[in-house]
Amino acid sequence: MGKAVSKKGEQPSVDKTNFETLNGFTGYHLKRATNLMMSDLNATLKPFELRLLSYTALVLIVDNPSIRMSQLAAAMDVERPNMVVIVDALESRELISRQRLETDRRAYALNITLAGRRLYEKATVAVHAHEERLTRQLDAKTRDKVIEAMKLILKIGGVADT
Amino acid sequence: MGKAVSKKGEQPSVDKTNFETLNGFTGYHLKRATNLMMSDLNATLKPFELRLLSYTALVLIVDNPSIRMSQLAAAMDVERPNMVVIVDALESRELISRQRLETDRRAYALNITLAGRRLYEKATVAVHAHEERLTRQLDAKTRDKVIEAMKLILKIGGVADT
DNA sequence: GATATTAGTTATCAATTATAACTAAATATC
DNA sequence: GATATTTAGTTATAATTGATAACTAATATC
Repeated sequence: MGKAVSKKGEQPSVDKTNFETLNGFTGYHLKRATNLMMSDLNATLKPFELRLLSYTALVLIVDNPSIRMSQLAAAMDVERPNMVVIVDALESRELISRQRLETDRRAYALNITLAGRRLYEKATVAVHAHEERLTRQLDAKTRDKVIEAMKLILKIGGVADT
Repeated sequence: MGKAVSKKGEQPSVDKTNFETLNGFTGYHLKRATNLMMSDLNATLKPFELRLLSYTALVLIVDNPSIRMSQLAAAMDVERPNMVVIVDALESRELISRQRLETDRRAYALNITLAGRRLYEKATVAVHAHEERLTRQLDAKTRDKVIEAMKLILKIGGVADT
């Protein structure tokens, strides 16, 4: 009970802010931790001149050789026009290649280049270090429980599993 | 091992996208679940004409009577100029009041109005329902574990507890 | 073979967040 | 106690991010 209130019972809270209601929300904690992790991730990727989205695109292209742009956009939940910008930037750095599909000449097959793979590998080492650094305090079982909880939330929200 | 690849060993992945690398990252799962929760939260708040930030401001003003704008901005991790816009909107709807502090005539004390409190209460019922809906599958112990894990991540990242 | 749909693109717009510069009041310095 | 510095709030604006509309070319549908 009783947060420390001043004599009159209702005075300016110039000192410590009371977060009790927000602290009761799971979403509040999730958002704060996620913000921190995303900010740290972007800092981690900066030396490679990658951002969250460009790195994610690289990863998906490595894991899915010859993926199409539209499939990539869907996988990343990014609008197609915005995907173009990301892919353009990666291609102009010669980290990925675009080749017309012979089976569907509207579409491009995206593939990682040698330089792209090298950058991907270096960046991924850094990302694993970033993950390790920020989740070091969680034992493997807890970490797995957290991931399972996130998957449950997604399932309830009707978002397909990946 | 071996993801299902087609005969030639390296063909378009037009079918199911392979997320195996991303699935190995805790941050990936956190971000996806958080995105879902924030999107659902905004939908939840829409009928009250509130957004994440304006609702959060209401909550903090209720929990911290006579809080100052700058303290609120710091608590919400929002730049002061952007805080002005949020506070202006709440004040113009007469959900909160601004009164000059007699002890520091540069600053305003923000307080909830009667109408503001009524809206806060209705919105908070809806937010609790939203939280319950999305975290229903998590038993209380798991939910608490998740929150503790988020707090640990924040602590490692050097973010102060709330 | 006309019609509709899909992949990718371009241009543009809306929303969100950040920065710079200012006023007025308070505090610190000498 | 005058001067300089800092702080609270504001205004205007810029940078970033994400979304929409309209288009071309190729494919799929009827």
